[in-house]
Amino acid sequence: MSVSRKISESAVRRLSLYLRILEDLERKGQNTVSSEEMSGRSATTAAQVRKDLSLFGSFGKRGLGYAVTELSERLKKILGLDRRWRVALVGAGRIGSALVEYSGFAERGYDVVAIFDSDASKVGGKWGGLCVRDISEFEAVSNDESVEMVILAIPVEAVPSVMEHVEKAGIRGILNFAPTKLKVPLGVAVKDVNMVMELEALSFAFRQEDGEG
Amino acid sequence: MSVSRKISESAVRRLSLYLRILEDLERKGQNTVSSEEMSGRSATTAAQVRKDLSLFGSFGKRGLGYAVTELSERLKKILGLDRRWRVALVGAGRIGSALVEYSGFAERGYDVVAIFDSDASKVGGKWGGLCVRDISEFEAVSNDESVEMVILAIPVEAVPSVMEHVEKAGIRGILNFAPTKLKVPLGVAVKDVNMVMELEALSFAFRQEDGEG
DNA sequence: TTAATATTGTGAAGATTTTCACAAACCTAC
DNA sequence: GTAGGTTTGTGAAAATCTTCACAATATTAA
Repeated sequence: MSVSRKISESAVRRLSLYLRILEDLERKGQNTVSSEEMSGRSATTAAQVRKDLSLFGSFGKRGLGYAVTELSERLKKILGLDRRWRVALVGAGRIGSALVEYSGFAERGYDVVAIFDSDASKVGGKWGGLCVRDISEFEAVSNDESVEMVILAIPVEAVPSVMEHVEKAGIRGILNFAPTKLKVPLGVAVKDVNMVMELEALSFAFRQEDGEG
Repeated sequence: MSVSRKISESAVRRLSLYLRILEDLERKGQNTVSSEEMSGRSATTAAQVRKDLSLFGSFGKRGLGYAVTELSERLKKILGLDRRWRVALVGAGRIGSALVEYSGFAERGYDVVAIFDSDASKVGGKWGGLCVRDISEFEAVSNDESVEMVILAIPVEAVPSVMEHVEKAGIRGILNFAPTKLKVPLGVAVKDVNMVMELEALSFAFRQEDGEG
């Protein structure tokens, strides 16, 4: 039951995907699902699905499959979605705007409870009920608001100074949109979202197919 | 020289990162760099850097390291960044807006040359010099404009109908922001960008540390 | 020219991840 | 309750990815 094993990055990614599939099945009223069907809807094999799930216990019934709702609940718990998380957005620019307005975060239990920027013309502005604060207030505000994670939507130049605040405040999870590798203390988890990198992977794939000029 | 080997997803991702590092060094006027230094600036080992690069040839000089500018040019070519790419945006919503305004794409050679939506209230609007077209025009317009890749920034419900157009137009690269696994014909490359999944990976990491409740 | 030092490129070893394959467990029907 | 059909859970095999370690090659200094 207890999970001391190291779970790979890609396995966690697949768990997220499984959860999405299960929620879809739930909406459609399906009660049980086989690893075979799950694999058809993701991009894996049935064996992979079973291996992934077995990392956390035995959730299925042989001969029958998995109970959709039960498995969905289990995955939510595993992924930390059985509670709400308090998130701060740093960077009140275009990307930040899109993120705050994006309902997907709140649906999954991630509440944006504070917004920061260093641009004086933005500080004080209202963003969907929240007031944009100056980044210098980060430690105080994030403490008051019990912020647990940070979304970094700032330019590369701003990273060092912002990271100082983030570190001092003891934040342990960062979703990083800045196109640079963050240097963080041990125990701080970072996930990078980099759209340009994804496009580069696409054009790389093209090159490979075309027999690269 | 010719690359028939299969290059792993993660290797390509690292190449993108190396390129970013090299460009930074170039700006700073540094002429050569060792695999050791590169590894310090990414999150890998020197051996990994060398292995990755050796997949494409021998770019370095023993005892000296790599010529920054030369390696940078090589990587650009490998990643398909020695030319410009014509990209269409489908979905003129929040995310689409952030993407179009984002200068990073153009800087890297990705030009948004057409924007589509199915919402009549959006069609006809001007977006940074481009006119939002109805999705039904996709095949015609993307043909006229020689669109090569598509950025999908649409809700899950809209995916099937949009994908029909995209397939018929013969598009071979898709950057997908919709939180669902696309079903595409062989030869079409898809990269998923899913911010909720990244946050889930973060809260999963928290759970692991806390000894999961 | 030779010695000392640095750093690549790469087989081989080691580690991790994925796939295979099958016993164990469950359901249904009779 | 037994036979027949499914599907899980999981060791073991296969495949893939990363790290190690060192010969080969280059530079510099004397």
